[in-house]
Amino acid sequence: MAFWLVKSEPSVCSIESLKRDGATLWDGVRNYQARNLLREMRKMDTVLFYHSSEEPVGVAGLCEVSKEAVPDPTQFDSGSKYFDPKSTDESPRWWCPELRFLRIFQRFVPLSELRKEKSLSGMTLLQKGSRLSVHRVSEKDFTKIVSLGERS
DNA sequence: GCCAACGTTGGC
DNA sequence: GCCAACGTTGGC
Repeated sequence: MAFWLVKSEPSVCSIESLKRDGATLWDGVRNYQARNLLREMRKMDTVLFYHSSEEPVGVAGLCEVSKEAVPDPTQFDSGSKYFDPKSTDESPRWWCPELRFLRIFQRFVPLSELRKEKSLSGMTLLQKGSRLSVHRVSEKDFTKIVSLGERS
């Protein structure tokens, strides 16, 4: 059982829209490092859902891996902004798991609060210049962040 | 295989 | 909207 964090712009897919939809293919990721992490996700792994780009930025809730990575259909769709002419059916470049909604935190955990927690300072998310949209998270850091979000 | 130019991400 | 920090591309 592994733990992850994915970033999403709420205007594209917020935790509320994931709740409404139940589950969604995590498509459109076009970064090799992020793709490699997406392919390592296993069914039932737990994922912190992070809102980026719009204030407030931070961890909004939890989802889980409901399907392991399949070829991202948008890479074959010439009408999609994620279309990749170099992808073929035989060797797709981009892969996406399916994520299923679990819950919205009682308390939104802002990035500023994560930065204040000394025990979290090793997280790749918090490292300077980090722009990756998918991160592996240690069980210790995961438990800490959940305790911040679920504390009453 | 280097690296300059360009594009993108994402916090602020 | 700015811009620092990255990632990718493509000429050589």
